[in-house]
Amino acid sequence: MSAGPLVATVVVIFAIIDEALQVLLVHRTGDPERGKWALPGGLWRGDEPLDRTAARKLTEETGAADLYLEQLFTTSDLDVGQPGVAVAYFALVDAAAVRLRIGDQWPPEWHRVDDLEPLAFDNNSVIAQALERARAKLDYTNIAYGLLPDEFTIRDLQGTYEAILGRDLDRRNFRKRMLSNGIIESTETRRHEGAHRPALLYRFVSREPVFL
Amino acid sequence: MSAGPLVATVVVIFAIIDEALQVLLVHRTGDPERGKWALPGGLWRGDEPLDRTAARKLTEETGAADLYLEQLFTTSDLDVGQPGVAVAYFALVDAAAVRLRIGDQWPPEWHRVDDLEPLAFDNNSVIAQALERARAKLDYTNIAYGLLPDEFTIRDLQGTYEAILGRDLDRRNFRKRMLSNGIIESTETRRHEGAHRPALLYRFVSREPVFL
DNA sequence: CCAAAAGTGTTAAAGCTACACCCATGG
DNA sequence: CCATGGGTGTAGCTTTAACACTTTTGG
Repeated sequence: MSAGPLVATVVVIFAIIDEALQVLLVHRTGDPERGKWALPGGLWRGDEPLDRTAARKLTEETGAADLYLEQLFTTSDLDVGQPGVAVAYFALVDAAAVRLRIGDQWPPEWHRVDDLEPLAFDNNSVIAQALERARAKLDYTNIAYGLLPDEFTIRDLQGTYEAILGRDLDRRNFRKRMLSNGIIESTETRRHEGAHRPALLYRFVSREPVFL
Repeated sequence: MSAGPLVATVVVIFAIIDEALQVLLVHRTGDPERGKWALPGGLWRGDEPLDRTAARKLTEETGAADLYLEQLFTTSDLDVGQPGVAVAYFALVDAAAVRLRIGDQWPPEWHRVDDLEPLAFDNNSVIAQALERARAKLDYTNIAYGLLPDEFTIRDLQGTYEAILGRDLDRRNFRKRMLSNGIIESTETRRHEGAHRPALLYRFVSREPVFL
């Protein structure tokens, strides 16, 4: 037992699944709020940088590394009966690259962001803020790279934008914007997928965060 | 002595003085980096919300309350030899309303942001990030209200924008934008100030943060 | 009447939105 | 040949940037 304040990290992990934006939740195994769905997180032990604790948590839950991870904010409203701060992060991962922990008593699960039950603590509001940040950043950064595999069609990319923004976009305008703002480039290959014209595949010019 | 991690707050306090953006610095009174200029801050004791600790620090240093205060980010790079996190904030205050602590051995001082010596820890980078955030928010919020008194001329407002952005703006376009975006409104009074046409005074429609 | 800052409009360029038709493929 | 999604261009509108002269005042 320590006399000092707690420092915890909490991670909002987003992925696109079934064409919808989903967030990864775990069951709380301890009190308070035991048994409720909650964001994954854990105590910071002080033996590594805070960002690495968050990145480690992300990898533990999803098996995926090297994706998009950004700090959101820090709050001292922990509701755990002792002083402490929680540092919230949000991450964007490619669902296809994720391997969830299985076999656990309480495996993590994906939940649609647009239809969330009340979660432990103020986790609903943390997710809302993560979503707001992600929406804003779509407009002026390339962060969507976190949600997509190396190669994708422009339609895949548009679906990703639509899932996050929660509204439909015009196909022609979307394509023009993406091709002119320089965040993606064409591979010269096509993907054949059904009884129709095959789509050109693209990749992100950079898989590091870039501002437009 | 506590065995747990430290939690500290650090505040970047900006004001416009001599038509330049300046930041409030204090002398470090303890090791490490004793005697160097540094951002004001202090330990969080866990008996109040984190934001209130930052707000209190702001008031202690400037005598001013109810201005603009926003959380920036949290880092664990403290360089103090024991584990801990620092939560950085930035604040915008009206220099005319500030009464600095005096009589202290090491009174706080305003320093021009565009000409800073190397400060303690990574404080230069914290200030740079605060400035970047403030610049971005000028474009789509009314946060400039924090830097100005209740009544001001459009020219005062433009000077504030220019000091933060670090570049000159076109007077006619600036005026048009400010009058059309709805963040300020005319008082019907004028300020007479020298051998020239008196300027109309304006006020902010809201002195709470508003997004455009 | 002069110096100094306040106040005011227009034009061109760029960017954004809305919108409809042809293309390539598999079955 | 047909159903399906991929791919393309244009016209109107809004927004932004550039730019110069007249007004009001104090001295």
